[in-house]
Amino acid sequence: MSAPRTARQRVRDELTREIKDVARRHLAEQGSAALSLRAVARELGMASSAVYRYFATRDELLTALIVDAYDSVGEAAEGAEAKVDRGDLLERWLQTAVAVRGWALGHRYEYELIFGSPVPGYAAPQVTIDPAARIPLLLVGIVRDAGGPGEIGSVPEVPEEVPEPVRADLSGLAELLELAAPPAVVAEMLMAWTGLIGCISFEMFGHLVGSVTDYDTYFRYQMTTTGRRLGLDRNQRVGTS
Amino acid sequence: MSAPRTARQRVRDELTREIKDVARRHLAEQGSAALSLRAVARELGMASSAVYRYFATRDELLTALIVDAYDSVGEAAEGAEAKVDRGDLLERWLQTAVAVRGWALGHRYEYELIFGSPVPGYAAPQVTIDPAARIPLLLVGIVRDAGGPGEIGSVPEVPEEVPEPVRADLSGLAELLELAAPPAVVAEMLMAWTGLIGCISFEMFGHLVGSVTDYDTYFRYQMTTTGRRLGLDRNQRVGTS
DNA sequence: TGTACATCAGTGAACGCGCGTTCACTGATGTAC
DNA sequence: TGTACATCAGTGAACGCGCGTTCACTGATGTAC
Repeated sequence: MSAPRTARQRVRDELTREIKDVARRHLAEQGSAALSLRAVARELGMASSAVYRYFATRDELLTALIVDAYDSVGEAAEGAEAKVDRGDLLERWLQTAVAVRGWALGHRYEYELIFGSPVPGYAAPQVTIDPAARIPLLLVGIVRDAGGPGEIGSVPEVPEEVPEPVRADLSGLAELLELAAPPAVVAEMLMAWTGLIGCISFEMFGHLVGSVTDYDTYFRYQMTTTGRRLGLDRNQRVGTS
Repeated sequence: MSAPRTARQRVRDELTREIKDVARRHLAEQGSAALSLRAVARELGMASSAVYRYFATRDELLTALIVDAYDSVGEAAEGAEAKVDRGDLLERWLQTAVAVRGWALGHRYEYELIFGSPVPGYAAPQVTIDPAARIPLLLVGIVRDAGGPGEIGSVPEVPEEVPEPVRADLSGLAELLELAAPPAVVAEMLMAWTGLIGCISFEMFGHLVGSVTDYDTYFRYQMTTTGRRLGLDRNQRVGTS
């Protein structure tokens, strides 16, 4: 039950990884629709039926790739965010965003796999939930560091009440995340996360063609504005609560 | 060259429409990947080769559906926006947003077709550009009505300079749209448009599962906040510039 | 109004392709005594 | 250390499927005189 026991097991793990690697490359070249078990098997020089010893079905292989993609982008973002001075909240957010975009540009079809339209006939299973949360959790961490309980309460421009059902959702979410932030701030956080992916998708899917030419600068500008809106430029962490 | 001349031509137009209708239904049921010329022909009781008299290729049929989808959502949004009192800018924006979301929920795969990941191996041709602009242009119109030249210049919270290359892009865009708004406002507009689609996509693609339960109220709240940010609650149109 | 020819819609068979998945099998690796 | 049996990886053929696109053709609709 501990580390790779038998030699057989080690070979198995390795081949599993090799299959995923080849599949990922095929995905990267032609998109998820074109991903075929047979093609992967062919490239590995094995019978197509042999792949079934490793993945019971095409969907299972897809799921593995999805999980890996989430982990891959999560790791990239975490790595970039960790390099920034803890006290510089705005920069932590900005570097997170930039890392996600960089990853997306370099992994077009993997990005589509997780943030594009869902693969038809495919239902994302439970296993994908945790890895999918890594980036949002990064943002949560930054907002959490923005202040002890109450401190961030004086949020910028939220001129109106949050309507009741949403208030409930967002308070629940804050509680779950152990975040001492009022609903309006949680809403801003969700919108920041939405805007981050929205910006990247708009760029990658061609919805900004004709409007923007310097995507790099444009993205940084929008994300900086977004971070400011969350109050990340004003609040520095001040000791322990 | 004027209206449907010969009887033959009229029949042709009708069948073209029928093919698109059936194709759209297939699309609506199973997504674009599953859309097949043969299946469409089968349902219409004609030989699969006959469809080629109407669309030279599968991609051409897809393009027609994309154009129709853009027009469909554009029309829905324009209709909703037009019903609102011209002076109530925030409500005009909100109703636009709500209409787009309503359309998306009712036309899942058509929405994916235009705002999800691009169909692999398919390059959107020129014809799709104009219909794609209808909704953004609606937003432009609202912002334009927000004030004469300079009036909207005192934009809310934009604490920093817009960096140069982006400034150029956005000024150019403003000029093109005959919009007397500073770059920062144009940027906010783009972000509002991005956030609108981002919100809807997040909901439809399942990225908010576990965080939000009352999507309807959540969406209205976020879009209201977005509209406020653009200053749509403060500025009412005041006569002619 | 009537005939001769051109245009076009629709047919049906065929080409060539690749896919996911199953199944009975061989042969190698691991395990228990 | 050596043998007997169980487990598992991988094979190759097959099932059954549907797809986009082409091509030579028939027959109906339109046009020009």
